[in-house]
Amino acid sequence: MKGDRTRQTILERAVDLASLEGLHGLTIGRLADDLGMSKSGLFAHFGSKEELQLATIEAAGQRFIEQTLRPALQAERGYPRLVAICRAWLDYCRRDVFEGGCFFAAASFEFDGRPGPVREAIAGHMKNWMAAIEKAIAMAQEEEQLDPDIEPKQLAFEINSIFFGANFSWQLCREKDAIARAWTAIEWRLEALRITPSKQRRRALR
Amino acid sequence: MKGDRTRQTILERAVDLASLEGLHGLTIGRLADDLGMSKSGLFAHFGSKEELQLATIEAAGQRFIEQTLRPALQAERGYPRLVAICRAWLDYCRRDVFEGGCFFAAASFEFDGRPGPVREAIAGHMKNWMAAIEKAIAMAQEEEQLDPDIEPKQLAFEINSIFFGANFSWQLCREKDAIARAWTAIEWRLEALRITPSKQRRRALR
DNA sequence: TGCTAAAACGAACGTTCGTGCTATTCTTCG
DNA sequence: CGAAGAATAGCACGAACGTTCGTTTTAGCA
Repeated sequence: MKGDRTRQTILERAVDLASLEGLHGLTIGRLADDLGMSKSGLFAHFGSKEELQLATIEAAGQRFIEQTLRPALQAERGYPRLVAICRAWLDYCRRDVFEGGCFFAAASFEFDGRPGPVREAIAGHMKNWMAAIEKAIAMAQEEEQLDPDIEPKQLAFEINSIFFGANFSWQLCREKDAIARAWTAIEWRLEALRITPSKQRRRALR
Repeated sequence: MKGDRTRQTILERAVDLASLEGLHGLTIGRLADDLGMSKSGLFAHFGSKEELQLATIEAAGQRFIEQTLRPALQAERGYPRLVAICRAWLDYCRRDVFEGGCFFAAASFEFDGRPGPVREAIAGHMKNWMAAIEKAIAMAQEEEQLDPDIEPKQLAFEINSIFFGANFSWQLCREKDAIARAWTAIEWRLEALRITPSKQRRRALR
């Protein structure tokens, strides 16, 4: 009972700390100090550093889904939902949902060269995220609101790339217009692929 | 004399190790073992870990410029050079010039949340790199080979984003077609902005 | 209220970290 | 060839790392 609450508190802090210092830079002693508890007491909740890392990744995934993906999925399916996902991500970036910038962007680039379960966990979350974007794209195509010739995987790749670029520009370069630039890029791309009712009529007339 | 050679040898290995384990994960003991020399002997070349990190960043910058930027700058100024830079970067990614993927992408995401000279050094290199792309874009506009309405900073942001996306897809997801996807994205974008001789004629006639 | 199990603690383990010293081995050049 | 100086090794340090252990505190229920 009590343990679960503590565990959650630990992970909430762990997620932010890891977004700042990296999952490898995340240290049990530092984390315990931060929370005003003993190293051993904290450690007992996880049993190993790797377990702590994996649990931290899960917690980060939950926060991301709750604060970004789930709200965006409320939008009407098709083009609006695709746009909502993009807007939601950029807003998630701007709001600094994780203290040190996007947790998964940082983790992806940190662990892309280290084999093991941690790497696989991160890759799994990113795969799910990319799949969510692809699905939104495919739905927009089904609804005939988006050019059917564009491969969902290709467009998802491009959108996700812009997200990385935005995080970079925002976090490292501290550029005030990072999010605006990213939105401009995405809007141009999506608008060019969009099938508006008038275009649809024109298509039908051919 | 001898020291300089040794120092160079150390840094060559340090750069690859850091691209795998991160600049923080790069450890003096591990690096010394890898090179078959003593910790203290290696340490004497730098005086502190931070100096080692800064020197490693410089060495990485040199390798990147020599193997990627400089060859691309041989291309004819204007649109061809811009394309050459993009192709060169994607090839640099594919060839795994750094053992663990793009050193600067990894370093950017690792240090975007940690203040200090290391962070500033990385940011400086990235700033130069972005400036190089922007300059190539501006030149292509001067030569009237690229839409003058696009802001160089905006297009450079988009291109650089695709680079991050390519590195992610290549290194973490191990997708065989990562580079092809990135090239597709860049080519579409650039071709759409390109001013071909026939378009130029049409423009002149207006 | 008193008992029991869960939770947290404090101290210590062995290891590795970065960083100093001092000695020894190599380079280099007169 | 031999001396001066640079380069490297050896050893030790304090701190921090992840981890283990036995003890103490706390929470939940009879």
